[in-house]
Amino acid sequence: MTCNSATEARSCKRWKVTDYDLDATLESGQVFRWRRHKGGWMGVVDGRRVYLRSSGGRIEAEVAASCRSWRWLEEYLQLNVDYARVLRGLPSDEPMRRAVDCCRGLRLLRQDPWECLASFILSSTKQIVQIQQVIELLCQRFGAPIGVPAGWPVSNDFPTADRLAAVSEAELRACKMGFRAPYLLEAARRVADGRIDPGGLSHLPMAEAREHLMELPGVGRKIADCVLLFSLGFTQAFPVDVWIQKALQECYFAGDQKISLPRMHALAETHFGPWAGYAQQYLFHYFRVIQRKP
DNA sequence: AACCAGGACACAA
DNA sequence: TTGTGTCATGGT
Repeated sequence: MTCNSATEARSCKRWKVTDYDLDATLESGQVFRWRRHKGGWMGVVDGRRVYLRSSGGRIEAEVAASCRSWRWLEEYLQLNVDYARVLRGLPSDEPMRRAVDCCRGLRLLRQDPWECLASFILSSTKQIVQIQQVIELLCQRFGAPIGVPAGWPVSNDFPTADRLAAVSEAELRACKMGFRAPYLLEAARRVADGRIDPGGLSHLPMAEAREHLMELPGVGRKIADCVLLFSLGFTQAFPVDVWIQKALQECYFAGDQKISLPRMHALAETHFGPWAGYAQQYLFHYFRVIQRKP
């Protein structure tokens, strides 16, 4: 009975890359929908099913669609960034050196603003695995099905704001998101009726874009900074979560009394500079992989 | 079995 | 300005 939208169209593309650690990038807690699949990764980008594999200085993509331009994926993967320049722009203190040394090739993606905003609204005081589960449920129940070739794992697109705006809070809570449900619902409604346009914030000054994001209930400084960094292109945004608090306290204020959030944000500006967001991601991933069981 | 997780918010002192 | 309780859920 299903008139499934399976397609036989496929396209492949290959890029040469240097210092691009796809595993670290997709596992570093900036995105939540990629799954390991046959030696690579399966995900959804711009409404298309995408398979990625990386080895020996190459990234290969296979897409369940026919496409002549690959700009959308190059943009998502940020293949055009001058990575050497990013590394040169980071401070060369000892903790930073260790973090970069540990996670060389870790990159920042450029995600869809609405998906990013919604995802991080759901992220508060949840472990990354739980965030993945909630988002998976959300996509299964409210996302549009995506056409895939036979044999590919099926999936749904991330739900649009319009779709979620028409859903009840109870239905959202059924996706295990708890007290975050009214936050997501209100964000969806405001995006749906145009009171806020997440993507449009990218051409504002960062502080101004942040203020608009923080007008949303459930969006504070940390979540706003995640959206700025992961989807709007503000590389100087510096999300401070519990891990980063520990990292900064240990590495830059060792032995000192508990440092306040404003002081940490001040450090981000004065010490980490225009690529602070990369520094943040390195510290975050470094501390997380270090603290994992031996 | 407690403890805590990529927080935000209202309210206290 | 900084400190506490609350919100929901379940992984480790």
